[in-house]
Amino acid sequence: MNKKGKGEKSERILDVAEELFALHGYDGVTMRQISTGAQVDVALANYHFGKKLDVFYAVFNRRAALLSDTRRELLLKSQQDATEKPQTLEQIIAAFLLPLKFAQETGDPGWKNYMALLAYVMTSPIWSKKLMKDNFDKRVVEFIEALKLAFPKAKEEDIHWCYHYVSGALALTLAQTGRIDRLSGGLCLSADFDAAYDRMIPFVAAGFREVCGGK
Amino acid sequence: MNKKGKGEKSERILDVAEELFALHGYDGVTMRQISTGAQVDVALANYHFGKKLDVFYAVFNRRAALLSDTRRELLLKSQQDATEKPQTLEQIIAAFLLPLKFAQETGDPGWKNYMALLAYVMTSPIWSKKLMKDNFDKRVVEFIEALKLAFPKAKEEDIHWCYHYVSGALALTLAQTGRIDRLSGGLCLSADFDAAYDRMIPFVAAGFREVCGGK
DNA sequence: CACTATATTCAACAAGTGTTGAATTGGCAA
DNA sequence: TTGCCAATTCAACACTTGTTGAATATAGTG
Repeated sequence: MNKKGKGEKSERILDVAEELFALHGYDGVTMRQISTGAQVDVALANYHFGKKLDVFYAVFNRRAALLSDTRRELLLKSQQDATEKPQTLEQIIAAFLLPLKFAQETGDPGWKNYMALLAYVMTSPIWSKKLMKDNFDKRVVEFIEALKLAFPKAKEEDIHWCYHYVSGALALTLAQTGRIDRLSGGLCLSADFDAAYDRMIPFVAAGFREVCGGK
Repeated sequence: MNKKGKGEKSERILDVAEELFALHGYDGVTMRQISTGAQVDVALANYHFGKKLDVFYAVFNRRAALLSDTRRELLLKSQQDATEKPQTLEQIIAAFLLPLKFAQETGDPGWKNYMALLAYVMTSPIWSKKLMKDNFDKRVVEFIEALKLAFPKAKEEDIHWCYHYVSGALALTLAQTGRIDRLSGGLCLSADFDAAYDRMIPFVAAGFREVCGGK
């Protein structure tokens, strides 16, 4: 038996819920769709997690800490390895973005769904307020502090807005809407996270330097 | 009587639906919430627009063309006014972003809701496919063509990815999640579109030049 | 074996869902 | 007035929703 007393059906429920919530949003998914997809009775999700809202929270929380912690590790590591006094801007941005790329490379298809779910939460006025604060904000302020050190002369508002643009570019990438596939005629693929992140880092780094001060 | 045979109650339905859909998404809104908000019988929305899905489409289409057309106007105007052969990168980006700023400045509170709805559609894998193609894609390819002229040596994929980042930064701004308000401690405001666009243009312009080739 | 706790299913409820056909209103033309 | 058509409401339908208490299965322990 599992250590936490929850079997494999319990995780199948979360996996299916993750996929469905990412695709249709919270209200677009029914408990019966989840239980059918997990080949499980409709009452089982309630037994394990509580109400529908708790299922949603369980799905979101399952991978949130892992993602946020990896960000912290990379940020601290780059601070230690840095030869220069403050770490470079590219290092900060990479520490922020690469954990998502790494998660994708694990091969676990659940991460792909979770990223779309994360984009859904990030761009929703309601869920953003409820979920981002507890799971991500504490680590995000560490990044903003690092950015302040990298741009000591910059106005604080400029740094916040620039971070906001990075967050937006990231969110749309995570959403995997397939729009870039259509607009580019198949030249670019939403699923190609390597291509997305490799260009995103120099793109936003240049934007930061332009807005937040020279050098 | 109205020219199209639809009275003011008809528009009140669209206004309320616009606000609710922007906040809760398609499945998070019921016909009764809409009709109650519009102080109208629940059957009236069906009479005017058809099914619930048609109400959603009516809301989205109402302002889509106006927005897309203004983009085209600004782009053509900047092409004519340009002294240099190809217009500057900043002019292209401004033509893409400013129509949203202008719409905001009309004072019509409906635009604020519509922008959040637009962000919801842009970041949704499902709605993006169904709605963006018919309403925006034709004009977007014109912008990408203009960008190709501005960066004749750039690889086509780079241009598409950079446009993708702009689109993401814009989407998160339109969403008005209030997250930047919280992270900045009230220093930046989601509702302050002036602040958002004034910095977004130099930010993404610098990113384009970095990724898509010098100069 | 029996006992127990957990995991899972069964069956059903009350409330809410989108949708529709019939009935009612209101204004305008003949 | 009468007739007519669009706008609006009324009332109800069949169906789906989340949730729950009881019943059953399962597995580990003594």
